Amino acid sequence: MVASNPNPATPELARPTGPGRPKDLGKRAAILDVAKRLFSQNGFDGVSMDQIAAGAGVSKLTVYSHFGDKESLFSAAIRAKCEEQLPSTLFLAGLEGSLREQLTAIARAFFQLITSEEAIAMHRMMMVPGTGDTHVRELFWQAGPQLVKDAFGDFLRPRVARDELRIPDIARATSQFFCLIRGELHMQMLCGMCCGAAPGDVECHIEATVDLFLRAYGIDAGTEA
Amino acid sequence: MVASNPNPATPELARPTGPGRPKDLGKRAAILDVAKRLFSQNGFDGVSMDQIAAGAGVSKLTVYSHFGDKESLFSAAIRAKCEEQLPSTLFLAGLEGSLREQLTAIARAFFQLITSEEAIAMHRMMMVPGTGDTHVRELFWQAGPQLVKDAFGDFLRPRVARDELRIPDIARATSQFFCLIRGELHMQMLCGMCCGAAPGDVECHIEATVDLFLRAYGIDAGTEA
DNA sequence: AGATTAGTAAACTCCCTAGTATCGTATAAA
DNA sequence: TTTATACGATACTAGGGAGTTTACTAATCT
Repeated sequence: MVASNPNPATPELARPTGPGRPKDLGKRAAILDVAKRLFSQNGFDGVSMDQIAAGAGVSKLTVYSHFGDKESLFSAAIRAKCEEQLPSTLFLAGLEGSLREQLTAIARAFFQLITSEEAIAMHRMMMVPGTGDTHVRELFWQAGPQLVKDAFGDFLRPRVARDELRIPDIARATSQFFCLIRGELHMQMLCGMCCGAAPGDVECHIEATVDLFLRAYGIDAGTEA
Repeated sequence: MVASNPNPATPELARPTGPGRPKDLGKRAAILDVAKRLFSQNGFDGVSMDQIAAGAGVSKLTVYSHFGDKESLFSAAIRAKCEEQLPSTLFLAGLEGSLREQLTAIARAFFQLITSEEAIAMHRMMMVPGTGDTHVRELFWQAGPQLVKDAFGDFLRPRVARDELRIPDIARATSQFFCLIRGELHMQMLCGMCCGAAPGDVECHIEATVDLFLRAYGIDAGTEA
């Protein structure tokens, strides 16, 4: 048997210290790194275990010894990507200026995030028909969209309480805001028809989004300074 | 040689009438039908030519004789799916009631369309990283989203002229409207995390979308009857 | 030192898939 | 009827990928 480890995804926890040579965590990290990159670029079916082993400068058996099989490696790669994304507090950083300016800053940051090469690749992987189990997809959703939505809800709530916004259903408004920011471009990029947009167009799109949002939910119907 | 036909995608045009037994167009249709279904369900890599041949009740050689290779068959299947979708005039049918009612009807029809199993499968296929060329994707976009957007623009234009709506940029408003209708649920379905929603939730979502749209672009700020 | 495990390199098994080749038969036009 | 093509069935080639095995080396604990 190759899989001598009953829990290949977390070997460092399964056998903290025993006899024999310990596993090289550096190799494990290298494998995971290559897997993340290759799976992102070419999808599950587009990458072979030999490629991953070669890319990590490691023998194929080592790959199988650290991660049990291809599916597990794929899951681990997704998991790792989810964790590394969203470095920390996303758009709670620069809270300055008017409400409109704050929303614009949030929109800009979010747009930047979702149109990055990595995020697009991530989304695409999630949509491959038969690959992976539902658990991985839910994990992605929790670590990605859901997290952002929760944070934006926390941003909106006090503004509503302070009567700066008139929002009957914050969850729905949050959803609408992010759907608007995504816009067509995101879908086009997912479909591989568009590498990006001119910065001017992006800024225009963001402005229009904030404008629509404030027109609908703002107190003074979007005519404030 | 198998590919005796220089243009396998349109054999009926390449050799309108010649000596010998003519190709059975019924078989061709059967192959295309199965290809459409299987490719939609399992993606490009998830279907083998043998499966398609067996599913169509046809020998594999016949598949290769009608469509040159797998990529060509895939393209033809996408093409056919694009053409069969959007039966005709989509939401120019029931133009009754107030503007709000009309928009609601349009939103409902569009939501129904994009959340159908077929449409989801279609979108998913477009997003597989390495499959197909850019041309197929553009074809899909033209036959799908672009067509709908153009139609909605034609719907909005006279209303703006008649001062029923105040829309500075019709193209942008169209884009926003459809992005809103899509909403989160569409993305979740694409990611395979959701088979559908309760009819009540859908109706609620549609209503909220129209509400937001009219609040932002309506003359009387969405308070009309 | 000796036991135990990790690692390399290479060959190997097993299976699937794209595409071809062959042979016999069916169907049409000329 | 002759000729050219389509179709079925089947075997085949060539290639690739997931795992496995073997034989050997390297590192670590007892």
